[in-house]
Amino acid sequence: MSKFVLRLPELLGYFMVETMKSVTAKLKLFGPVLTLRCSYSSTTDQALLLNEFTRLCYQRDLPRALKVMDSLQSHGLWADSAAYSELIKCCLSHRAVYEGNLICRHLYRNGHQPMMFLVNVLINMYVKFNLLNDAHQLFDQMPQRYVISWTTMISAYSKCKLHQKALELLVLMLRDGVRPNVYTYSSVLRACNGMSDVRMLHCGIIKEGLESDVYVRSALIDVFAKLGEPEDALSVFDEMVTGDAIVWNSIIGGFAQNSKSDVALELFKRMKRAGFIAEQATLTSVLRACTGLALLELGMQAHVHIVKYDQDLILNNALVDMYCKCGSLEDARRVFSQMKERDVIAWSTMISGLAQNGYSQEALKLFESMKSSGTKPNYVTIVGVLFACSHAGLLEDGWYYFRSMKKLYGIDPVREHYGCMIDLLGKAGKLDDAVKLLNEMECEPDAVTWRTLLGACRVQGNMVLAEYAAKKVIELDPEDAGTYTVLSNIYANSQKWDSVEEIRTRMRDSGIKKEPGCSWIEVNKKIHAFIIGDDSHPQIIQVKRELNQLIHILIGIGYVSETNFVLQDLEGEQMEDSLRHHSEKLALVFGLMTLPSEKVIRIRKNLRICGDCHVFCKLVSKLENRSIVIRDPIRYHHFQDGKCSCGDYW
DNA sequence: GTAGGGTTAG
Repeated sequence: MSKFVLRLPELLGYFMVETMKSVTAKLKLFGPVLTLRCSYSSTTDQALLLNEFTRLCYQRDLPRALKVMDSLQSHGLWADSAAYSELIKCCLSHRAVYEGNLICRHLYRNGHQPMMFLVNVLINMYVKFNLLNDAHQLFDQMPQRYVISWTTMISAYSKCKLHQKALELLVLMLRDGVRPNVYTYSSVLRACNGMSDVRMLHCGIIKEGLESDVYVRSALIDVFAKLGEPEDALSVFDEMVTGDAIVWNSIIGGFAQNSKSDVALELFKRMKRAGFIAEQATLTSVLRACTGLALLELGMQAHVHIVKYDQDLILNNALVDMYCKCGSLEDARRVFSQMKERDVIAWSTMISGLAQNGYSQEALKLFESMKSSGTKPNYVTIVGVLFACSHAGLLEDGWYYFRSMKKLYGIDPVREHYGCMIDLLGKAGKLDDAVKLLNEMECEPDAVTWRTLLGACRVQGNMVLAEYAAKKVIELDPEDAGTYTVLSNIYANSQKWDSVEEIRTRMRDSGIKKEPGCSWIEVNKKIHAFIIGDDSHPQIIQVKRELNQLIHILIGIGYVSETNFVLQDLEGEQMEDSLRHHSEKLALVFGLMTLPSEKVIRIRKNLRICGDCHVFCKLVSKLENRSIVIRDPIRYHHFQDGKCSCGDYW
């Protein structure tokens, strides 16, 4: 047996040609090793062609390389399936869509059906290129489909959130008599729309004895958490003997997304104690948890660990959001401006963040920069833009963006867009136009839409319309305690005592209790909660004493409790609760008592701030020369020097 | 040999 090695001009690859029975050419192409085989003696022609083929591949000139492959074939040298697979991998790693298509056509030419393994590789390639239609076409053409082909398609649809499609394929797969395996289950679980889907799949998993697979488990944990079943998620998690980092990320992420930020942070501590290092996905969830609880100090602490991933897009987006939601706009702006890459989420986060914090003009300016940068806005971006308009009463701008969104960006208005416009029109005194728009909606208005109109009625003092809107809210969301209170107040104001009694009975009978007002403040990395009617805070007596003294001083400089605005506690704390001890006032006084004087006092609350507390905060900011930020469920109020960033328009 | 789990705006 003689053997010779041809050195390539680039010395990048090598191949050995063994005379006698077989020819093996190993070509080192961008890393992977490519093998071509033939069944009889090599010739000089083959050697030269192989040389040429390597050179072209190295130069990434795949069109010509494929032509050389044809010539090799006519010389009896066939690329095997592994060779094609390697070529496809090269296309994938270089995102070479055009070349990938060429290989596909090369494989299918003359009506030839490539072997199933290769079709699976091709389908996967199209999936990774986000060309799902092409992938599905190849899938449909397959004479037979085994579990990998099905799983590749199901996973593709799951990943791009075409959940219904993924589930439909699973049904077809089962009907075809193909049994799902751990790969199928782990990818289809995230497509579940409700717990009934999950329960069904879970049964299948247990029946097949696949529940110990770590991928299946983390997918289960994730879907349980996302569908609001944290107990189930925890029980699957606790049953695991070996977990790995990803499972921790699943469970922490699950709780962070499920408004259980405190549990998420507890689990994060456990994860660290167990010796796992927090990486991007973990830190992103931790940031989200901090965002949910408005824990600026803790978020800043997380930021220190993030510095090493300083150009991670998702982490930076989460960071911008955290700073915006914690009311620290300077930090948000700084992170945003230092980002080298910004996607639509980055821009939308910053635009909404500015809008929620009362910087509407800056938000609209940023939207212009976004457009110049070439990033295409999506419907979330437009929600942020309209939000900016509605919070600043920018009627003309609002109409312009609302009317042009379809034409300029191809985005159909949905409920959220209509909601912003109804808010904008209503609060600007154009309640008739708001109602007109509500009636023109292409989608059915929901409880949120009607609640928006109700909010506008509060500002305008339109009791008749408020009553109508409140009734609609209760019709659509019978559990909404706040709206019952509003309705009852409306009736009380017009002396309809029978109706007041009726509402109270209805609330009592259906066990609906009003959510008590609660405010949180972070002091020394610890959260302090102040809840109406709950005196469990260890310093509550001292806090109340200080508050009374402060109110006394404020009265001396002209403070009058705003108790006469009948609808003022719309979605806010009840009239019968003492205005004097509203939770944000308690939290504010606690902040004054405990935080150093240069620190901004940041408070998060569960209900909307009432008119009296708003006046109170403005006066305190001037009297004590403090910056105060209050985040309510809808927006933020930055108080400084006796003024609020909302311009008293909220 | 080809397929699978966790992270960001609303």
